[in-house]
Amino acid sequence: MHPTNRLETAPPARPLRADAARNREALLAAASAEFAAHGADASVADIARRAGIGKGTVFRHFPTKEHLLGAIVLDRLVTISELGEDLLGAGDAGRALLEFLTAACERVQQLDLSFLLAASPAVLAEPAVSAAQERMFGVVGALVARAQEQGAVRADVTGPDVILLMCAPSHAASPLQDSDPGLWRRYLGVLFDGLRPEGAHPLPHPPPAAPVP
Amino acid sequence: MHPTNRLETAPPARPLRADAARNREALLAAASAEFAAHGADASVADIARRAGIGKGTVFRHFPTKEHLLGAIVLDRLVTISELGEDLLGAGDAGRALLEFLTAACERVQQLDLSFLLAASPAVLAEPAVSAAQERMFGVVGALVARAQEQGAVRADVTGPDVILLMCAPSHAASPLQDSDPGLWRRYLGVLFDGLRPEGAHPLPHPPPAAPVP
DNA sequence: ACCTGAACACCGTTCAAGT
DNA sequence: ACCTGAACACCGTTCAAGT
Repeated sequence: MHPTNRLETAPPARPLRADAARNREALLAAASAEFAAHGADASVADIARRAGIGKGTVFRHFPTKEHLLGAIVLDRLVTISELGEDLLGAGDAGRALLEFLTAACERVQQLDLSFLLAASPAVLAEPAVSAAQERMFGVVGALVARAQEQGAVRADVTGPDVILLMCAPSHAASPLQDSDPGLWRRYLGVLFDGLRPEGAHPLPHPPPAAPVP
Repeated sequence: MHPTNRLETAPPARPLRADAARNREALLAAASAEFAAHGADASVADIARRAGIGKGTVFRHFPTKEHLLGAIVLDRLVTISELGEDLLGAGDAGRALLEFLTAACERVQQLDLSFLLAASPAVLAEPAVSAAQERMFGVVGALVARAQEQGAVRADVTGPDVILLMCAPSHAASPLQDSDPGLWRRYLGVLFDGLRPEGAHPLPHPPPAAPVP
């Protein structure tokens, strides 16, 4: 194993050498573009070529291709968490939750965020990833609780429920993503109606304790 | 290209030689077991070994690993369609649709059926696959229409909507599939409440013309 | 007609050799 | 310290050689 492998968001023990810092930046930019273009199975060789570095250098910065993808998804997690924290101050908590879920689905369209929930334990164990994860879980839990206090969301769903359901609209619409890029909005509408208190029927199974095992 | 490649459900132009028929049966059984155990990325080598045949023989029966997976998912499609057709005679059409979606999610748990909606055009173009697909689309459309006539489902959703949303509960629950195998039932409950007419809000986007491009 | 396994092109990952 | 590209183990797929 390489001694200097660590995730890009972990605070560097000692600053990187100039060329290494430059390479990492180029690597992240190239990976973001390649993943956006070809999905999660963009090849490491293509990413390295686009970044203008050797394949070996990729694995010096990230232990695994999956970790590299994780580092990029992490960015979106932080962005969404920040938005959610802003929305915690909104007057209409139901509207705030819907706005938050809309923003989250927009990010998912760009780069599948849902993989994080199903990601390998190794990636989830990364301190930076699990910190960003917990931050987001906290935000969602608070948004849901406020919406419930105002009677905008049914009382029998939990924060973990909403986290697991968050990506469902994008996933349902994904087969038609190219021909109808806004379809997920329709299914977010259906989901949100299912989260409302009006017409809610008792759910046949208890909620999970946490959204990740 | 091989001259004799065709999907297992297509009626054979002339009957297979005895050893070929035996091999195909062993291949399908082995593939079903390996896919169930290791998911869609079970290796062709492992499947061939389990079936007791050479790797080359796999590609004599199916042009692609994806087509092999397609042949197995096709089985479940047919099973579900048959169940749906039985349920068309039920008195309570809303209950019938819920029962159908429940059965479909149970099958998805066993082997991801949703991949079919996102499958490669080559697999979808297979006559046997597209026939099974259209059969199922017809069944779902009829179940939805009957439920709407009885006022059990909101009027502004369509058959294609329900087809796209069908796998959402299983997908949402998949990160916890091992620790909480029945969780999808909870999210099917949320989804179905979203499909009900009570408390339905107007949807922000028009429905798709067809569930596959 | 059908089966087989060596061979091919590709993949993520490793590591000895360089600066 | 860091970078590099040849090398490795694996993958799906092909095909010449067999029966």
